[in-house]
Amino acid sequence: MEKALILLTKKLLEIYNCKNWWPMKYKTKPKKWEVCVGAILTQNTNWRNVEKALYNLYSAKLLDAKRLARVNISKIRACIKPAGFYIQKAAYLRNLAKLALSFGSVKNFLDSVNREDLLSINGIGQETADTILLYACNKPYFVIGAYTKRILARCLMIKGNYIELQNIFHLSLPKNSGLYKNLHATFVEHGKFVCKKLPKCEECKITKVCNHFLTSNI
DNA sequence: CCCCAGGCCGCGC
DNA sequence: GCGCGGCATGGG
Repeated sequence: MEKALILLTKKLLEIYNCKNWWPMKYKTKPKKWEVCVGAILTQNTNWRNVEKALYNLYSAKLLDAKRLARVNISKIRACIKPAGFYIQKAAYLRNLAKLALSFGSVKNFLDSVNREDLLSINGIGQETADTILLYACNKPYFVIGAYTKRILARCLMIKGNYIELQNIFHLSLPKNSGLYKNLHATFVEHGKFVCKKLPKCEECKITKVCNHFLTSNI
């Protein structure tokens, strides 16, 4: 089972070029705070809509933990409206900002926050927590998303809960955050453009390692 | 008109 | 522990 995963991994990394995949336009200080905010805004939401919300936050000088923690919540809501679910996400951003400041500074937060801390606040589940740990804190937590689940189920016939799927990656691959970022991004790209809900197998370049293709094409 | 998007929470079972 | 409905905007 791990061998099949490694083959799939190699294929994806060979086909997609996903270095520096997480977009960071505004480069707030400290760096990577923008990633934490984006990780919440993108929950079940198209990245295009997230970009609009990030731009609005930046323009309002709200891409900043202290201000997010103290400004009237209606201002946050107005900025992030394009990203959808804006009432609950505004509260989530507030919770994130307060958590970050509880470390004394955002820099300390990025350096020493752990998974449990992140999961303890309302608005951060396992995927968002791992996204922050991986892309903002640079720690080797592999992110499992809807695309990852779908591709694993189709190609490798593997199903499981979040931790089970994550463990497969953690046990099969070297614990390297660079590799995890790159690989997670390839799953997103492949799931978004090729292995969609209705898969485009005729455009797929990894059919050789895909159980779905090999068994449906008899 | 429909469906979907880089999930999470709160609830019932 | 798992499944479900609600949350909301913008693009195809």
